[in-house]
Amino acid sequence: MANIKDIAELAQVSIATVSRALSTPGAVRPPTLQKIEAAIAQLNYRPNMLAVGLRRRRSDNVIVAVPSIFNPFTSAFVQGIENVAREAGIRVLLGITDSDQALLDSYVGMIASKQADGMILLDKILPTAVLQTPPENPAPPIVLACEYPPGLSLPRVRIDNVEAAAMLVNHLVRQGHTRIAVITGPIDQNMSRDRLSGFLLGLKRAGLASDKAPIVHGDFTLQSGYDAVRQLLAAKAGFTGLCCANDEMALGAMAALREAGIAIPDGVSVVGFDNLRFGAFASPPLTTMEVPTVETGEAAMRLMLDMLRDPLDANREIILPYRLVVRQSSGPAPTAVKPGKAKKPRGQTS
Amino acid sequence: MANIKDIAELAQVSIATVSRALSTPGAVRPPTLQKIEAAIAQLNYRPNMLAVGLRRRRSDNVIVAVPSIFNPFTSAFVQGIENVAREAGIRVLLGITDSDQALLDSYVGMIASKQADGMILLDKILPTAVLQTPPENPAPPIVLACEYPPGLSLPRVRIDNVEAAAMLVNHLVRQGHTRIAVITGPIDQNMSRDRLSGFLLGLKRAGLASDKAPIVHGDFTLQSGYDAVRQLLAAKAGFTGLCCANDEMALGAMAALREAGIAIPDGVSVVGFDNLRFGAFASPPLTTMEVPTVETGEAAMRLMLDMLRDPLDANREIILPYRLVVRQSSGPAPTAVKPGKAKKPRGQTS
DNA sequence: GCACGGCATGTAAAGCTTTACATTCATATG
DNA sequence: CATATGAATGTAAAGCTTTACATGCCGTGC
Repeated sequence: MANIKDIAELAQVSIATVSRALSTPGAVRPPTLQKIEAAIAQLNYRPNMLAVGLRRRRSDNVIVAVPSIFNPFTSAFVQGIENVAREAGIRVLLGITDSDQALLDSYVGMIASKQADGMILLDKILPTAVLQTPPENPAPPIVLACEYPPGLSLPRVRIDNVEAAAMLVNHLVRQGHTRIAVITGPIDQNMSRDRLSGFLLGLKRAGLASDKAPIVHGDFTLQSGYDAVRQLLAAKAGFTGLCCANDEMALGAMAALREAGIAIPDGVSVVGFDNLRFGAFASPPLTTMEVPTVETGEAAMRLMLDMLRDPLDANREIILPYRLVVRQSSGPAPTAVKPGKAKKPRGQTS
Repeated sequence: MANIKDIAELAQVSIATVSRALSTPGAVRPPTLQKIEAAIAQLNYRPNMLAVGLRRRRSDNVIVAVPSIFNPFTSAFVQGIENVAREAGIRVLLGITDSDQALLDSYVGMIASKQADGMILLDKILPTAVLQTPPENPAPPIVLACEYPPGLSLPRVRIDNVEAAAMLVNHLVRQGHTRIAVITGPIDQNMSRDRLSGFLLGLKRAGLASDKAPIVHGDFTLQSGYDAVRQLLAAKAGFTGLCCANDEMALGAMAALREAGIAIPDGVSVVGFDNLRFGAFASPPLTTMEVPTVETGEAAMRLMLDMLRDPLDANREIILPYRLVVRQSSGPAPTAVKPGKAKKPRGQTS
């Protein structure tokens, strides 16, 4: 494989001139430039980026840590990150963590070993290096785009999950629902906790006893949404509205409701969160809260670029807007004509 | 940031010994080793992987090219690739191509510029470098795990899509279906063409006129499955079985059937391909062909490791098994009591 | 005609590691 | 006891590029 020396010899210039021709073409005379370009084309030369990085002290790689590649929610963040990275000439390394501390730490180690310049974290766990860094130290080049534990000074991009969740409850309340059940995400995640808080806040604002609302804990998977509904039905929880902390669980929940013979939305109205693309094609199409996932990724990458340019300047927080998407999975609460619970149609006695 | 020289000074040995302590600890005496380890711990030293790679002439990165990060099908391949890569100490760089030739070529360029040792291709398009390489030249370190154009000597991992698709048709035929419609994937992809061939082969084997089967071309998205069914219904195609080239289109198709008031499977039986996780929670749960996506990724990564070890040895093809998963979206064809088309229940006149 | 400034180019060091080869030292062997 | 052998360690080159500094050249202004 040709190197810069070969080019220099072929073009009969010094390696410094070749290097300049590549990085600052304006600094070399046109005839010289042409000779060099011809030599590069002839030998099919590509600079060795390891040597470039070694010398320049950076890799132009940014590592993105995701818990799982199967999560369409985090995938959308990655797409946004890619969009901006591509423009900036930065490469994205995807690190799958399985939410394993050691694995995440090993990816963070890639920053120290110069394989990456920084990390965008889409995981609920935090690197040991962050947890142990005393607050006064310069923060490692990490941007949070999904989880955002309080009390940490790392730059972050997020939406107001609390208000967004409250808005979903409000949507149901305005349709006359008073018995509203909730399926949460894993409560060890800040995002899940915020969405739960928001659901409860919405209930409280509507004057509904939020401490009596039936709450089941899920883990964001289809299966857990399904299981949660089975649990609610078994407990005869009696509800006409169901708030799910993400769309995937909402789809699982709908499958369970269907199986139990409960009509959607006539028996139970279901709302989700995230506006997953499968939701629009569900039966019936799912009412949900659209969160700007791609835009969040883009903002996170821009924040990263700022941070790499000036580590002190970029200590910021960006909050993006959300949007309610109403589809057919939510509708008016069953009328008072049948004062029973939603499950009445199949004869369940609350 | 500490470098190997700092460690050598602190431990009072030469840098060569430090290097050996890291790469071949057995070659250095225990007391020396301890001194070095203490120094490394004290200075929190991490070898600069750019320098290591520069010297060793490899990066220990493998780039995986995917058309889109939103495709759960390719995501599963990536998971498999990751599994094996992690064990082997290889890092996976995910390159999103949008099936854009220039973008793909730029990722391939990373091999020449030493940022990656090889590529696993999950895309339908091929790098210019591959297309232009004369067959007698040594193949670039690329493994195909999704597309497999004939006449190319690159190592590849695949399933027999033709036979798998034929098996799906056979499943419907054995339930008495004789009017079977097909929704294909994008026909510029080999995989789509193979699945279509397989569907037609299945029809032919059953003695059904495969040239008269209603065929609509989709593009693997939910929306295109939905649109395809609308098209079939508008054309009064009259069918009781529907073979979709992937699950995502099958889910879209089911949404359209539902909207048209056609029962599944009583009116139309639907089968998909890939065993996407959402299929199991669809309404009704989707019959599908399970393809070993994760295992394919794992095999592809192993092939890559072989290839990097010995480029001449690994010119192989691996074919993995598939499995029919029967769920409730497929059932017996409507009986002869109502000799009309599946759409009769809603009064459509074929 | 000379000095100076500025541009284009060259020289060489630096960035950090691995590794072939050299050296040292101790042990085993005759 | 002298020498061969082997293990442990050191020396220095190589891997490829960028860049501070040096050099050479030309044109300009006096």
